[in-house]
Amino acid sequence: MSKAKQLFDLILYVNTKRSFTAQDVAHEFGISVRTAHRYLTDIADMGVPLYTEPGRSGGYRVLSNRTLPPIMFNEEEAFAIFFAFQALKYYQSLPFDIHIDSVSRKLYASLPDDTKRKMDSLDSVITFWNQKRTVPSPFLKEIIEAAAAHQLLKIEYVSKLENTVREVAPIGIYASDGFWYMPAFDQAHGEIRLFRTDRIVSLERTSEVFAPQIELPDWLNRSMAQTPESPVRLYVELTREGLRQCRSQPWLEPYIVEVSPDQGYIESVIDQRELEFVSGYFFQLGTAVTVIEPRELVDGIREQAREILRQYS
Amino acid sequence: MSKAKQLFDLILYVNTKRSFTAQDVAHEFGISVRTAHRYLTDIADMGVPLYTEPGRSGGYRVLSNRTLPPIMFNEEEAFAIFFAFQALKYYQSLPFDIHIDSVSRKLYASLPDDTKRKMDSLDSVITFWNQKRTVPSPFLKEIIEAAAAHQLLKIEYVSKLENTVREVAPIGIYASDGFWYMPAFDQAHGEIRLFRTDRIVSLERTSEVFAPQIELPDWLNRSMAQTPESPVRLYVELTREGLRQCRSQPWLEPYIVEVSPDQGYIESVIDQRELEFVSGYFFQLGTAVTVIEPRELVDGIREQAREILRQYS
DNA sequence: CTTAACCATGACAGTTTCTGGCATGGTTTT
DNA sequence: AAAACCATGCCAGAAACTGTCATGGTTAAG
Repeated sequence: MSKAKQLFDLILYVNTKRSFTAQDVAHEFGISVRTAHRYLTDIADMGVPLYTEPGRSGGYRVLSNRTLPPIMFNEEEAFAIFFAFQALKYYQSLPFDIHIDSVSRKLYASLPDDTKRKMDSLDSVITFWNQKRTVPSPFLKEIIEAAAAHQLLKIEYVSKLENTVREVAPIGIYASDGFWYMPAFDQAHGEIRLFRTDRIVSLERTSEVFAPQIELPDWLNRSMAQTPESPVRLYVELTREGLRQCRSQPWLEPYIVEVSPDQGYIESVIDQRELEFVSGYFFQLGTAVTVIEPRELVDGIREQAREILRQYS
Repeated sequence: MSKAKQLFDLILYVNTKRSFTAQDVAHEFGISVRTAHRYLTDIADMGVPLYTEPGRSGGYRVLSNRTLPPIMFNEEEAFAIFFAFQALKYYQSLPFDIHIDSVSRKLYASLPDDTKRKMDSLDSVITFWNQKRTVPSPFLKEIIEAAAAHQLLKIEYVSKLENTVREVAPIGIYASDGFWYMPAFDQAHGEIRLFRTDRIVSLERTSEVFAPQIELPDWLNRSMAQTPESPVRLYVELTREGLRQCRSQPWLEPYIVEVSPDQGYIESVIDQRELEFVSGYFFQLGTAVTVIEPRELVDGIREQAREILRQYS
């Protein structure tokens, strides 16, 4: 086996142990102790963060951040990584902030000069623009850790009517539209509720643990693909502008039928519970759309308009 | 110099040339031709996509995707890359689709077993959820290339009243909220306009070139940080629900003043041209907010409410 | 305070790998 | 047919690597 390969294997070996001696390595790889020392200083030079403790019960230790063996990327893959990071900048709070800079630096440094120029010039024609969200979410890391360890959380939460204190069992967190959401089992209500992490005022990890009922991906699938409990037919007529607007809404797009460039309609089935949200949406579109069914929606929109007129009378 | 370093340098050298002979390499690195051959087969084994053409005027060629020398990441950096890719999945159209998969595969393969497990378990508690945007943008790559090459584009665009054909000089593209936008100089109107790429029906690259007036980052900065041309004072009273809602709007957040948890107000200055948009926004919030100033906004909201009542009478 | 169990480093000879020539054979262009 | 490439094999000398001592530290246990 080539020496290079042997060293890669050593890197992997070293990462699986927290602490080990040169003897261990010599025995494991069938080499002499002297050579083990030599190999270890080699990989340390390559960047693996080793340090040693002298004395009896001493030995080699690996510092926290484990090092992966070298990987070869190509130019396009490097681009992909850079642009993925651009997209991440959209989020103001991230659980792993720091490291994206170090990756960028390593990657950029290894680029040949003309690729650097190409990168820079591409950078000047494509961006992931971010409207600096000023809503920080300070508890991300704690929530993740609590979810992974199945710990109960005690949170103070800004809800619609007042601030409430709840004990919840977090399932996980997910990001959507620049916000972080935490679905969690609410002990008091006996069901899974969705919380926005930026609306958590304070958070405390308890020592209680819970048996996880469901994992995040399952929960997301279930709650997104759920079939309506009490289905309601939705029928909306669209003007040209209505077509244009509704096409931007991913939840509506599949149900849009274009009759002509200036006319179309939406035909779909929604759940009773979504009425409030849907009503707000079509209300905002004003005369660009005309809701025909359901009746409640029409009434809801009309009522909302009356309320506004009353308020500004 | 160690052989490894020599090979890395050779990788870089090879990438700067499209075509070269073993002689060139031997001369450049001060090694024999025989060794040059050996080195070249070595880096080919390592994954650099070399191929050779026999015969006079033959030589070594490098296939398209240039390979970067090996890079060592650590575990946390690998996490950062994975999560950045998660975030990218939010966009349905990407100019560099394919390569994120290959990066993920390479990275995942090099992870030690227990880190793989850690990754998988983290994956089950954190996600970047994406409401599958079904609005594809097929022209991204062409727009980027045209912008980089300063080419004029002829596009057919779905605008408010009708489909129009325009000649535009693209400045670049940027992503925001899951959509791709293209600011471009519109020849007919003599000014820079903003287009949504998914509303481009057809696109044709012309051979005409233009002198770029401004680069994308500058344009973004300018158009985002611009001072109002005709400033208007905005004053809005907020209920508890109003506070909650407006906090989610990055453009409003800085101007929110919380009097008590159940009461607050917004005091800001906006531009005359933004009135239509702002009006739509506060309209939608209904009774959770009360616009006090400017007068036009109040009138606008009231008028919109009346129109709705008329429409649904 | 001695011993055991570690690391660190140097010297040296034997072994392995690498290197540079040289030679042969194949392909394509001129 | 000659020139200019690559591909591969062989071989001797050079360079690098390896294992075996040997020496000198450090720390913990007895």
